[in-house]
Amino acid sequence: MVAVRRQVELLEKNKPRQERAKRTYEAILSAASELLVEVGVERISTNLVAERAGITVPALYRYFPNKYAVLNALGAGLMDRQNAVFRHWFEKNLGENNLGGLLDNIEALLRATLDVTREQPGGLEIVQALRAVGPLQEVRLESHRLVAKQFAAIAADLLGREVDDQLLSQARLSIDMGYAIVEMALEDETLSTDHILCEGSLMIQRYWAAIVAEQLA
Amino acid sequence: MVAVRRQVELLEKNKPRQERAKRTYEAILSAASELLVEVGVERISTNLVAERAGITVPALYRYFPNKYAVLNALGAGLMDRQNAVFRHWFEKNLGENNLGGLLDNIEALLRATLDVTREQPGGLEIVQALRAVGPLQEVRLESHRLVAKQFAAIAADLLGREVDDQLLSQARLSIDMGYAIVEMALEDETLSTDHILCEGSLMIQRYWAAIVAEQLA
DNA sequence: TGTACATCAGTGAACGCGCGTTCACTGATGTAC
DNA sequence: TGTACATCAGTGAACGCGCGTTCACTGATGTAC
Repeated sequence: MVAVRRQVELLEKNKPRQERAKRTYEAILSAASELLVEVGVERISTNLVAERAGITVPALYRYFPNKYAVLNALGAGLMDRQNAVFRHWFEKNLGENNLGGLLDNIEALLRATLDVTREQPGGLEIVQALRAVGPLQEVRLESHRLVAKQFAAIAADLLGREVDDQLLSQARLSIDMGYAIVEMALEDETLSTDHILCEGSLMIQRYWAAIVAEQLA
Repeated sequence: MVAVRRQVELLEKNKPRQERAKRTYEAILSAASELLVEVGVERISTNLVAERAGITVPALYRYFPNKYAVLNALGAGLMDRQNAVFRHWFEKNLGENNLGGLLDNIEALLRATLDVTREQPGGLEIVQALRAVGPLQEVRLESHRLVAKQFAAIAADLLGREVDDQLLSQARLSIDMGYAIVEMALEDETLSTDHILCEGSLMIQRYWAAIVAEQLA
């Protein structure tokens, strides 16, 4: 009873080489992100995107085989930027020889992740599309797995132990909860972003405080 | 720059009255949940649903004004069942005069929520559709707000304080993290469900342990 | 510096198809007497 | 218990439209000499 989703080509076709082409390419991505906000994943189409980008449909097909490839490019870009936020945060807050520097600054990480998602037009809608659209799900999962692996490696190092399944689960859970907190803040406009980020980071912090305490005992 | 999504009618039209009609109605929901898994939200259509349900399209239109209403019915049903899991868990684990009974059994709650979501065909896909499809987003948010409110009221009572914004945020965060943990376990098949639920419940538990400790101090 | 030419970029027109939606209709069910 | 009738449930056929996709083509850009 495994879901058999139609295999979909996600890779781009021709890369834009000339200046004009690069502008067209960017116009496509930009139009797609606007339309994701305006009409939603379930209504977006290559026709709509091309029209909004100010080009004809065959021009879009020059670069992308279908709409999933467009969403894939949009999603991969956002995931890359979120991953970069993580890397930057690691480098900035590591330094000392314990996890404290990281754990004390989780709120800053969540804030930076939220900011980078907000900066990208349709950022939240892109993440939601990555979740909901079958052929794109691996994009987000791969990104989370990667970041979790990095975090687990650093945690293992600082705790003086090996990376095992448990530590990996704990790291992955923390990463996913971090993203869930950010998405929650973006999804529900009735919530105070500051409160959610503050309390959310506390939750992750306390979780790791106990893990550290156990390790030292 | 607020997203202006087209207003969509989500309410059902005629309620089924006769036996035959009830079977048709159920067949529509059942077909929709199957197709949600097979083709995804972005491909599902009233034509497809009617065909799968073994009826003609106008028969579907007798009960639902459009596909969003079908998804809405599916989503509302699942949210109701998830809410019921919560209520049942509250009643079962309350009893004593402190939060301990609840906090010690978070894993059971997560497990029950996961089970009820798995039981519903296309359960995960429904939740993801509720997230990604604009006109349906309030369905999920309302459900989370409701459960958070109930939890906050009970927590306030047991902590001997009033329900304020902070407690509401904390409750809501916990509820959303609970669902996020369940979704995470369902989304990534490479993860061990048991580990994720166990560690996830620990995270929420430790978070509340500190809140309780602060209150007592 | 000029120009001929190769490659890159984008267009216009066309296609068949599935979509959402509506209509006047037939058939099934339940009930009043 | 039988039947006439009102209401409920579902059908067949049709519509205009936007979708994805492809084609042979024109126009723009860059570069070799």
